[in-house]
Amino acid sequence: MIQVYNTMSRSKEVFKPLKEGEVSIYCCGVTPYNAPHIGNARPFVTWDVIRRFFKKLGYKVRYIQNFTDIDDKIINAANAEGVTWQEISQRYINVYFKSMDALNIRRADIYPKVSETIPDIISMIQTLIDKGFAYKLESGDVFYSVEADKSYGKLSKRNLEEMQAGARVEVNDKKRNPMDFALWKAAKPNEPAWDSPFGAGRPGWHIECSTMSLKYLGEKFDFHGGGADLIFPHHENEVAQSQAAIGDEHSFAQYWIHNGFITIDNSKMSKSAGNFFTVEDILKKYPGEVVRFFLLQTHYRSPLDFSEERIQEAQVAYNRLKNSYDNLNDLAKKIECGTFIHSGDKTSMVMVSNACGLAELAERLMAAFDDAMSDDFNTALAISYMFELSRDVNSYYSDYISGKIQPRGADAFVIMRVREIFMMMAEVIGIFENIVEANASSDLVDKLMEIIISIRQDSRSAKNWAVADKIRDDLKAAGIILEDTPQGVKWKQA
RNA sequence: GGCGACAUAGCCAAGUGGUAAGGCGGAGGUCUGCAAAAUCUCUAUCCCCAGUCCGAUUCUGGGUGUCGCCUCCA
Repeated sequence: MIQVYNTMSRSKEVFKPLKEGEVSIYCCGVTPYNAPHIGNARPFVTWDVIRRFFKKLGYKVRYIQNFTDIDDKIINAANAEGVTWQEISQRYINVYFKSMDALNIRRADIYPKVSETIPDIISMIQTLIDKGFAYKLESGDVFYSVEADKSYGKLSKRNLEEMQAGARVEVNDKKRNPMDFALWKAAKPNEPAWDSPFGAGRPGWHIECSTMSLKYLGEKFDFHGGGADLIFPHHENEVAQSQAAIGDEHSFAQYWIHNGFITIDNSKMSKSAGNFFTVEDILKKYPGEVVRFFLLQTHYRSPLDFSEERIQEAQVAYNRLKNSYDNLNDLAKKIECGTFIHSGDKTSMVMVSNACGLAELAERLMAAFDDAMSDDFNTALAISYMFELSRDVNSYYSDYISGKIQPRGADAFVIMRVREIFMMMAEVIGIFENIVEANASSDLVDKLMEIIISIRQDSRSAKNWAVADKIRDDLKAAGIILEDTPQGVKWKQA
């Protein structure tokens, strides 16, 4: 049973897919007018994990994420640079993909763009006009009428009177109600525009997501989400216009999932406030997987304060898990080499029982991991189980390396299973996927390292510590870490 | 002004009506030529007040504090 916190009901609900064994998701993407910051990345990492988890459970997942590639900010950026809006949007879509790929975010099934969905948008606006939910002004602008919609405000839990008390609304005395929002913006001189029955212009901000989600997922789909700041007005307006157009208050998204903000010094990171770090910049100092891991150590709905210190902590914690990953791989490799085949004696009988304990623990933690993920995608709890498994894996490895354990053939089977479980957890969290590439070393490097280590070993044998330590220190400066273990010298990249 | 969220150890962060996961940091031990890595042990009574209950950190009310939305925003 999977429970999810639904913003619509403000409570956890049991998830029932519309179609057995299938999940449909629409996540609001970005407006590509500049580089995404770490706060922008949070919903995408969140949804990526949710998708991975559903996939692990055997669901067929359909995931749509849009690009709002025509918008005021894009036009402004284009004008400022003297280039076309297409050039701006394409440039930042590229940056978006580069950043998100580095965070191990799997690609969506479809990335619809507003500019490629104009006819559908026009058709939806026409429907809203026909049904009396929208009206056109002489200027050519088309607005959605919030007063025509009795249920307006149900997602953000506000009513029109309360919001008007705030009085921070754009002044436009032509609108019937100050809260009415634009579906179609009449073209201004030198702006990109499309022809429509309402005149030349372009879509307003919210209509595009309604149109694209309905187009690619149908009138009902399971999940819709994004950052909490989208609840109002963006998602509120989406539900309003979508259900009005369809004429069914149960249509559109069934579960609304919103992630909390990333903050800096406890205040919201935002482009307009200028207090942000782009993913690009963070990636210059930290591996994408560490950044991702940092985000997932906190539950998606909780606020998360970003700082250099926090990321460094995440790096250290990540390395611990990474070590277990390496240890398991090392053990698995040795199993293949047949090192584990021993005949039984008193000592190894005890060891076999130790390994069985490890296997039992792993199975238990795998179940706990799934339970944590099933409870509103609690990655923080799920990751804690990885650490518990990690501790016992390292403990076993340590005993093996020091010779305390003389494993028998049966242990090989156990280790394979433990490794499999650890990898399944890692796959849901989305870590240890870029490792192979990052640490791939050529035969040449391996040979060189062998020679260097051999020279250092000679120095050590001769108790020439000065030379031995210099080699180790110099390698460390070059980003290579040497570890002297009872089983020989191990090296790895920092 | 309206609406909402949160308040857990030095720091970060889960969670439960029956005396609190995990991570970072710190202290001590094992291993090591030294280191690194690893491992073991230790490191909280959950903002304040009142109430419900056999029992509350977990429920209710009040207070204080922090943050967010109401304007573009993930």
